[in-house]
Amino acid sequence: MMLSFTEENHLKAIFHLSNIDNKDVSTNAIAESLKTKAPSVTDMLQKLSDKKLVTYKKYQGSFLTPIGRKTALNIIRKHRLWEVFLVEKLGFNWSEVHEVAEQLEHIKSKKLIEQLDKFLDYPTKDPHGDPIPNTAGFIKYTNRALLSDLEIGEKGKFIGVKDSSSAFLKFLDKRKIALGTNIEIIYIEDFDNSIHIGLDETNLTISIKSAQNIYVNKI
Amino acid sequence: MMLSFTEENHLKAIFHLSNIDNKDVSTNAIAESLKTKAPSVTDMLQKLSDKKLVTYKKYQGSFLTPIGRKTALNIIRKHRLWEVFLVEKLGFNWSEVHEVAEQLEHIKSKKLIEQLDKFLDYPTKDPHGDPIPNTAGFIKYTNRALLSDLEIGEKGKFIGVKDSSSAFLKFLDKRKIALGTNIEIIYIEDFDNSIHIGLDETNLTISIKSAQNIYVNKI
DNA sequence: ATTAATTTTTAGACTAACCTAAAAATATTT
DNA sequence: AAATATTTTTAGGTTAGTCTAAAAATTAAT
Repeated sequence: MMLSFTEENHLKAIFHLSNIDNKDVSTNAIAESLKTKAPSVTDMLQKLSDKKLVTYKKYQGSFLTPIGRKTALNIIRKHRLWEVFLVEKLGFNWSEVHEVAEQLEHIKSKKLIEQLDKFLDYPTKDPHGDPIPNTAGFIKYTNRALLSDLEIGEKGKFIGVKDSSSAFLKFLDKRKIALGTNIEIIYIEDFDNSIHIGLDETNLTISIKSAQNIYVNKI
Repeated sequence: MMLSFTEENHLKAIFHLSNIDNKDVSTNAIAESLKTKAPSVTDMLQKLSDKKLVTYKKYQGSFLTPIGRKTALNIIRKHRLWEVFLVEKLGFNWSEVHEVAEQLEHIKSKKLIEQLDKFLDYPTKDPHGDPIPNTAGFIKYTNRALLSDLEIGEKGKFIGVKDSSSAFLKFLDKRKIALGTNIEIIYIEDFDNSIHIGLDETNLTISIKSAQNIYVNKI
């Protein structure tokens, strides 16, 4: 089935939003995520529902069907493979890739993605640590925890971000927190929950909000 | 200036058509080239004219302005760089790249193209032998001749095709006529102008039409 | 359990990119 | 040079994707 850019973007948004709590996604949430307005989303949901890509009951939100989910994962697969390409082959910084990958993910060519995957040597994660779905639309989440959920004294290895906005990624760059960095919780401030962390070489303090957007593997 | 896919495709079509004889391009010619209808083209010409990308007088055809020409060459630059990428890095055959490059050429990112160019080591020709314009929109045509213009006994090195349709490229593949192949005119048939040619290892006969679509450098 | 607030949908309009059919201009032929 | 043929434009309609304003449904609050 040939989908438009807009249709693909809606599927992707529904995937990401429903992935948070596995519940039906509200029209407004989709509109906000796509920087569009609710009536536009309502129209699109009706259309995607006709195409059997989402389940949709008026006023009750929407959810991806198995086919819709597979389609969304295929777009995400393309997005993440392109991100790997941009960083590993073209020397982009991880904070710059998203915008370009948003365009590249819509290119239609099966062979292109197969060959790109091979050229990149079948990567399993994108530059932000997010898993790359396979061709069948299967996605393997590693056993991960938010840094904010660790206790004092616990250690974790930084494996990915929840918020991959350019602003947050630059924030991490500035503090030399890169994928693979080991992070130890030294102390948590009672006052504002800010967290003193120890990195491989330095110590510093980050806000609770930052810690809630850093995924780690406990060590 | 942010142009739509359609606007970009019109500029490209006008460039290619006007390049043949350097004259104003007819509305019908553009429509045919883009597989669209004349009224659609008329609308677009008015629009591109408003944007100062083409000169357009009703019933008199259209021509690129200097800015329009530079814009077109930039799209062609992107198209050809992507073709090089597809063939050299992803193992595509030269007959398969056009369709995908038609999509990739519209991706908007200055850095992407700069880095791609670097990654490919600043190629000067695409897989069909066509020159790749530089960033400034300058295109350098090598001194080339059509195989059909050579005399009996003359030799040329195959450096590009005029018709880069998949059908013609596959035709050449089948006969092992690849870029760089040396071709000698052995004999021209009076009857139908078909041409006996000598390749590096074999001899064969091709039609005048084929010869009119093969560019060579005389040796 | 009503009322109030919020969310979502409907209704109707706009733009870009297409189309067909008819009119107008240009080009060709006799 | 008139008549005919061709090309191009105009006029008006369609679809996808967007929007605002108003109506309807749901959710929250008193």
